Amino acid sequence: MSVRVRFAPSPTGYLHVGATRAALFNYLFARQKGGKFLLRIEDTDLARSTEESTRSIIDGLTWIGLEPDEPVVFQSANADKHRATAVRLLDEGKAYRDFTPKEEKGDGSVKQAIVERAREKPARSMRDNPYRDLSIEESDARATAGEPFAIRLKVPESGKTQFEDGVFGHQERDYADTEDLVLLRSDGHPLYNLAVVCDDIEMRITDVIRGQDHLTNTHKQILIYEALGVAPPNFAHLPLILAPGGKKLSKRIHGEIVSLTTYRDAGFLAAAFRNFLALLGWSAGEEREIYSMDELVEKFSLAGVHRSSAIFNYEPNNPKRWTDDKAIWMNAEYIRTMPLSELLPLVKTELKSTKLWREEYEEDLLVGGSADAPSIMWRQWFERTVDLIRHRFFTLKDFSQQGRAYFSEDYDFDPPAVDKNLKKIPDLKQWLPELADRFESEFADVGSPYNEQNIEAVVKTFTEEKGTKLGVIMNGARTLLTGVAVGPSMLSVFETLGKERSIQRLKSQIAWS
RNA sequence: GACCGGUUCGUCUAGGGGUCUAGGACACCGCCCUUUCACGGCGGCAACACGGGUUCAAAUCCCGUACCGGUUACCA
Repeated sequence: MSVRVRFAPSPTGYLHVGATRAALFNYLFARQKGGKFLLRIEDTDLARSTEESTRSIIDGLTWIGLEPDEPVVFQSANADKHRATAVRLLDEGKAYRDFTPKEEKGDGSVKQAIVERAREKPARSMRDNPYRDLSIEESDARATAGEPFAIRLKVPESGKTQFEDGVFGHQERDYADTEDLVLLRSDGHPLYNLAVVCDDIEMRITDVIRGQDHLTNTHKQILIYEALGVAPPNFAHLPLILAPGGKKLSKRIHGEIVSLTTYRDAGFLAAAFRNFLALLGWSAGEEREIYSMDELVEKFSLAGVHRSSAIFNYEPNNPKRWTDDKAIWMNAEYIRTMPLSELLPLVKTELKSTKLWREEYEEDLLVGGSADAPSIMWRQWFERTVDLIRHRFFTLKDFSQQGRAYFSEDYDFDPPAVDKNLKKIPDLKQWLPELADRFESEFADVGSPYNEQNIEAVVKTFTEEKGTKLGVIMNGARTLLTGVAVGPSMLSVFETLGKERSIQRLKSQIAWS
């Protein structure tokens, strides 16, 4: 039987990074086994499900490269089948009608009420429901009379559910620890565990890989499989991802740091974030960090998945560490080492979205046009510039922020950089425009091309004349020309910016104002 | 409370009885390179939760304790 797995999120918010990792592991498992990866939207809780969430989930999966192999299944579309299944179990005596009136609770107190009930002493038996053994005649009569009821699974008195978990190993749970779970609400609405089992059967799912928070649900679902007389699929549970405090990383408490779209919007590369996520709670057992999607598919195994939860480390109020250090490093590593040809389109998208993109960057048009300009095509210039500046960047956003001065005349100056490299040395206010004049005279004819070697000679001479250090001039120039204190070799910057732009910016007094 | 699970450097992790004076990565610190730098190179700091066993030998196996997490809904 060929492998079929599914990712089954509920559309009650954006795509969670933990859920994304579960989707990734399902995908890797399926690909490795030559199986299918499916997506099912669990929208049975109509009140909380939104179309916007569904779209956001699908967008997120698409971005990170986990597209399903078959059309998306919406659980709500199968509600009639779920109901029919519940009724069938009722008819077969494997479920019963519970006429206990539904308790109405405010949303906030639900969790608390559960805990309070659970603490009752002595503990209530899971089988003490008075309707569990109601005669069929009376049950039918009350139902016919219009009395509302929920349908509960009639969990056997003694025995235990057990299964071999792909990650956690052998698992068992005594029936006594599992309540007669509700299959169908009194309003006729099918509940999660029933819906999941029905759909997994219908979709012919062979392996269920999901979060550890479903471990107890698995025992309940096995009970449903048994009642239905269907062999359950294989199960594997993934450890949860925790926040720095040690609590489950949740949308409600931790905010947008858990949303996949946050990373896309912050300039993360899908490949890098995927790589990072794969290594959170899984290891191939080798000393290596960088894996392409193909390599992940090849190396993945459930045996390599941890049994302990990993902490997703970040500092909410520290801009430098707004998300996990390793994720940021991974992204930077991809940016500076990936093939330039793969990076260029991503930079193009970033520049387009910030109105910095120029069509010339893809054209074989001469830069400049005057005789003294270096003969270089725009396309070449763009590629070289990206290649030059990528090495100190962390995200794609840096191309439009730190690197803005390379693509626009309208860029900001980093105040600390201005203070340190310009204002601290007042002479620079005269020196830099003088250097511009020097550039104009030294590079006036074709005999002395404006290139790194010649620029270095001119700047050195100039520095000696002024009796200052090379670093003073270079750092000042860098701040004035790029707005920031860090970047590639200043000689490269001069050359990349070109003679005209360099001169113009050296003369500018704007940074001092 | 009950049931289930977990516990190796700050974080992600390697490790299935001897090759562990515990390896790698991120972060941090230092040095080098350099005109600067968040690139690069070299180096450093830093961990087997605790207590009992078993064994010639335990981070690795067993038991207990502590701590942490998950679940315990007519939510998913």
